[in-house]
Amino acid sequence: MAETMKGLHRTHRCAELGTAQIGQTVTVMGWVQKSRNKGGIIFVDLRDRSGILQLIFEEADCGRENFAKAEKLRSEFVAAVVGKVEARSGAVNENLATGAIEIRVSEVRILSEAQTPPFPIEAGSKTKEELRLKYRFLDLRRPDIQSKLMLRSQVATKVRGVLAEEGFLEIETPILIKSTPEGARDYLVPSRVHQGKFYALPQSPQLFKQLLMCSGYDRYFQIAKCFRDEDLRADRQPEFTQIDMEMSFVDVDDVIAVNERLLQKVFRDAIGLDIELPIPRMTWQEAMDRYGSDKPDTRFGMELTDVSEVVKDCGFGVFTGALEHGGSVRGINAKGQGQMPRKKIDALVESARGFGAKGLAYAAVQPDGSVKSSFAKFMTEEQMKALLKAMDAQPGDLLLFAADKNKVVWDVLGNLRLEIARNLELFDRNQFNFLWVTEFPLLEWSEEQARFVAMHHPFTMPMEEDLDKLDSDPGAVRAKAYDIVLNGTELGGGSVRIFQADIQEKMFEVLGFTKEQAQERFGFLLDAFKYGVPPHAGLAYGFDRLMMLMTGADSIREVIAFPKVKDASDLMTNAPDVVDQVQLEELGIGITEKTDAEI
RNA sequence: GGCCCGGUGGCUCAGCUGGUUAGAGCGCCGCCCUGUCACGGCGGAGGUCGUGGGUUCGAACCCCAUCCGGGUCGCCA
Repeated sequence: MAETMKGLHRTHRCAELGTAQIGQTVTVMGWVQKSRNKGGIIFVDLRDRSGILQLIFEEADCGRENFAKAEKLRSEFVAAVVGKVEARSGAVNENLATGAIEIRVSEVRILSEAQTPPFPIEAGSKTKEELRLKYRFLDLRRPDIQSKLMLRSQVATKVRGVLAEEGFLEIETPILIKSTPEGARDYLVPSRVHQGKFYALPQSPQLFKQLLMCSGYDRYFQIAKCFRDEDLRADRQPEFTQIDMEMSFVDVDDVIAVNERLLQKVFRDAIGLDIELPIPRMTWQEAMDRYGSDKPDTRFGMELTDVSEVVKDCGFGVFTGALEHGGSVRGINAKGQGQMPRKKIDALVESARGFGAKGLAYAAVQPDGSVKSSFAKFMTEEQMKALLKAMDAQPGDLLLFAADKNKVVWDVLGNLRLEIARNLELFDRNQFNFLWVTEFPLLEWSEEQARFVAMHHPFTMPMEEDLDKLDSDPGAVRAKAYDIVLNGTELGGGSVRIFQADIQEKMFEVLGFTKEQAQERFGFLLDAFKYGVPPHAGLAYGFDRLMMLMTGADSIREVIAFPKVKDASDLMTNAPDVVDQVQLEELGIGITEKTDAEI
């Protein structure tokens, strides 16, 4: 029978007690982690979010009734105890923060009994994620998850503090908004009042924060929920949180400066990491050329080398063919991997195919200097020698080459570089390498849509020196866009926005929008721009990713209290789910059952 | 949507080339134990091997389909 806590007030959390409180009578409440019944003496580990505290029950201290209750305590029972803090007369437990003390209990109340949980409630549990997520309310009791969510709260608080000091205002923007189908798929919400019409959930507060700049709020931030109806990944959830900001009367360097101060203070406060400022910067072009990625992990080398010039006259058709079609030939040097077994090399070739390569050429330099290579027979000895020299190859090295369009070559080698580094553990998990990647291309050609699409979004400002290329060579225009990258993960990104009506019009034109389409979708923003708009720029962080990196988690699900699984459903609540016919009728929505043939 | 990995008592796993009654550790239940803290001792319960079909004298194991979870490519302005 559950008892009440009437008359009791918790005085401390479990792990808030220490030798300083010895002699005090305290009241603690929490969950039973474990009970060790020795017969005439019972030890109980009591747990709350602060940690674990040992309780000691002896009939001489608490009386028969309380002792009988103590015998009944099982894992995850919720109990309240009153007792005196004592130094342990037995051995000190070095593994426990409260290991030097214990509570000699004088009164215990069982506030709630508990079934045996389906998996152990303990740090470092190896339980399958499927089960953990079904019982997420139990999983969230585990100390490792609790410490991550507590750190997350601490970081959010720190961010608010720092940005407030920097003159930012926290302003909320709506969740029910107009759908703007440029970019990711929107989650749609039907309107009851306007049947047949839909709200969208925001993919980001982008347009609203720009409007706030138009309205004079100068510096805005928000810790904002965002929604994207796309497939999930370890670092992607359908709903996620951004630390979103926008500033007026600033350019690239101003945004970067504020954010470097923010990152420095937050990382110092949260995990005691000192970020050396300024954070290094790299242009997008350099990042692609050196790392094959716009979010390079700079904790290790194995950089790409462009060998197009070296192989342009060789007899290997794959290389020369790629060059003839305007592509390039590049390679990476996996130092000391020349003896990699054929099976592993084949696995790399297979990975390369997965990243879009038609194949992968390799050359393994043997310890004696001879070369085992998939393409040696197409080359003269001199050509091979020149290639090895260009790659700075030493005996024992493994060279991997991709030949294709630049985009494919970068993609393949950039990803192989990461794969090899992961396999060989070439980087230190405790190292934090921050990097600004700047001067992104403004536009990207979409084969699918046969038009240019915005790489960032349609409101991104082109670099002034490239403005004249908007007509002549749109693909070569660089943008005032920047990403903050940490250890190969895009932590956040932003841009200087267009604030001139004529450039914005030109941008829509290049993107293939008619005036009418632009007005229909973004009219409210274009209208706002007619009434006095300040130059403005902003940035948004993926808060979940930030916390994933800070806590060393493998997935953002570990830093989100109630995450969704791969198919975007929630194993605990079973959302999404069917709804009553009545609800559908109110919304004017009919569901068409697909026939088997259609599926 | 494609590809890859996984699903065996409550949990984590083992289970060989298809061959008696599917095992282990932890947990759970009962009894004992006054200094335990990975407590200990004795005893016990607990399994449609994800699901359906097939091959076979015989399937946890092989084949087909399917469900669930994870990773990844596509996708993610």
